[in-house]
Amino acid sequence: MKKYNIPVEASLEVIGGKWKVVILCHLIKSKRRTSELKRLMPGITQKMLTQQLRELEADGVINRIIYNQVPPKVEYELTEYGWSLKEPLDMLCAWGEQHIEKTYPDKSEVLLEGEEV
Amino acid sequence: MKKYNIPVEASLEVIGGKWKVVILCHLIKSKRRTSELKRLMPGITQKMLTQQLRELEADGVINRIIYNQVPPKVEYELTEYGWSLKEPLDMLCAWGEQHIEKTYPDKSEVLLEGEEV
DNA sequence: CGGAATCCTTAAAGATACTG
DNA sequence: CAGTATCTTTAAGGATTCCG
Repeated sequence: MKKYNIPVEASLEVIGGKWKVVILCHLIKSKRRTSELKRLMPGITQKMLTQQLRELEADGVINRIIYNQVPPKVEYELTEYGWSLKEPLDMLCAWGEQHIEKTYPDKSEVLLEGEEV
Repeated sequence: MKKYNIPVEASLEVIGGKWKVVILCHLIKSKRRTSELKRLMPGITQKMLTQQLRELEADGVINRIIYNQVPPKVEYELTEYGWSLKEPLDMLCAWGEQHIEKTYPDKSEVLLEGEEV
């Protein structure tokens, strides 16, 4: 018998991992292969990436697409069910953008994706 | 210089803790005192509760209201800024409800807040 | 009642090496 | 390129005790 003290716990079981929200946000923008995800998340290790991807797959929110070729090629994409997370995640991303602006009104104190020094 | 590879990382800094989303969802519904939060989250320890509350306070999303009386009374509520998290969190809660229904179509396999055996 | 402080246990995460 | 397997390290979290 599974027990939830509050329904949002069920959401956290799926997207609560340290990197899962980030991975899903990337996959909202585009289907990605493993090496691309690694490049987009410089802080993650190979091991963690694989682990989080497996769990997301097990929860039915992403698909793993294997191309039988050498060298290997694997792509990850949201499942139809995974796309139901788009709205919550988009709102969270938007909040993050606003939070950065609020926390660092001086843009010289923060570095965003793709920016260089 | 703070660095974000993707803006949603800023959101996770604030709500990424293990219990933070749950705490915030409770505070969306109502201002709560410490003992109430502990009752609402049977799995959390005193230490973790205090810790997560302190961090949320430091991030400016909740207020700590101290009543100078014996025995002590402390209440927590969302700050004005904290209320800006309502929309993302509400969507996440709604997703969790749907996810529970999808995962346990047989309602006898799941126990929700307030339900008894 | 709310919380600080302590000690202690593990589970998460990092590093490294190896394989198809 | 993508992934597995180990081993090590670290930090998160739990249990307990004491205090205003």
